[in-house]
Amino acid sequence: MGGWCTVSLSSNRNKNVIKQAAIYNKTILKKIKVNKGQLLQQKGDSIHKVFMVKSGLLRSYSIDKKGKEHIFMFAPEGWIIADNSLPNQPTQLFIDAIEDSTLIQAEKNEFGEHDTKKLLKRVGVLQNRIIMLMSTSAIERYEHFIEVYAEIVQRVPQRMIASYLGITPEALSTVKRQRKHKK
Amino acid sequence: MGGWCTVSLSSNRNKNVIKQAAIYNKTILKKIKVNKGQLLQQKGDSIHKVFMVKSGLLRSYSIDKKGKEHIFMFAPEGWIIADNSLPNQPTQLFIDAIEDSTLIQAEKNEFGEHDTKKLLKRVGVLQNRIIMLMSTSAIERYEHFIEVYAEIVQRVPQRMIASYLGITPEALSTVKRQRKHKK
DNA sequence: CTGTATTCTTAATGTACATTAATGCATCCA
DNA sequence: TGGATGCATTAATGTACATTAAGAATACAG
Repeated sequence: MGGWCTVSLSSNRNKNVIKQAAIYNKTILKKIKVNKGQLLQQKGDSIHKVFMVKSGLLRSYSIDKKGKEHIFMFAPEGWIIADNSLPNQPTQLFIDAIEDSTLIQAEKNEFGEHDTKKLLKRVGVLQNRIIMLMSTSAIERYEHFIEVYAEIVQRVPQRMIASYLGITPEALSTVKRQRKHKK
Repeated sequence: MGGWCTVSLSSNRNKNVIKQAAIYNKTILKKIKVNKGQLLQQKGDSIHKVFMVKSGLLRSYSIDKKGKEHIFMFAPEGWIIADNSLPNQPTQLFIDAIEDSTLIQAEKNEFGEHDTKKLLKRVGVLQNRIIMLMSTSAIERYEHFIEVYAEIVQRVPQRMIASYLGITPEALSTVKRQRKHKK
């Protein structure tokens, strides 16, 4: 089964604060603290990092050829976030911190032995997202989002919610106004 | 490691032709033949079936509240197709055969021990799909599709390609016309 | 083969959402 | 403290794609 083996390290090139490093089943894990706005991974990085959020809030997003951001997912406490591009491809996503956060970072997706269960859940979430994007309107996606991710709604700026929903902040404003008038 | 144990069965309620059944790592596998157009799974089914395509072509799709189909994925030879909704939810997808096909059916996602690798690939494919849906135009999605799924393009009607891309057949026609004129 | 149904295409019109632009608000920090 | 900066909202206009409708091509059953 393997176990934990703490190791002390002094620095890394990302200027993150390393509190502790450990080896667990051949995977190097680092506990790091990041500030709001700090970038953790860039599109094109060859190393596929994986972050487990202990506290705070991260997001992953792509940037299209017009320079526009599209949020792929949010990761609050307890979530794992990573760019799961296909192995032969370079990473496509950026990952950064929306709030000051503490994380555990690995270099591969090997957080213990719950992989399969967690991966299945992730596949389910992504399937849902695709179905929503293809078959529902902006207003329906918004209602679904505030219902399922109520906690996150309070913590991120409107423009990021819009970006996650696949619409502009302006369109989100009108969606919200319509909802208010309906009630 | 486990092994194969063939068992003969006589019928099932879906009128599929069962050629062989086997027990592999506690999962019951059935080899079945289906005809073009045959439905294999309906939205709302409580049993989450998994199909491994030996020959032919399957698709999974959702139907929105207006009755419109949205193709979630195609599965040609060698692919595994299933509704991976979250465990607590009922299935959301329909699965049917686009061509006469032979399949191996399981009742859970346990095709041997390569789960993790295959799941990661699936997560990668879905991630890609979401990024495409959010940040590219219909024409770009079409170009990507015919490049990556060249083999499938030849085998499915246009309206299904449109459905996969998230547009109408009419819009796909104009996309194709624009491409022709550009060259 | 022949009629019927289904699919594909083209064109006219409609609509959801994007873009642009202007205004009010909050945050920041020199 | 006050000006700069970024964010949310509103309104006017633009555009990608949907809808509707009709005709042409293809598949399909009797």
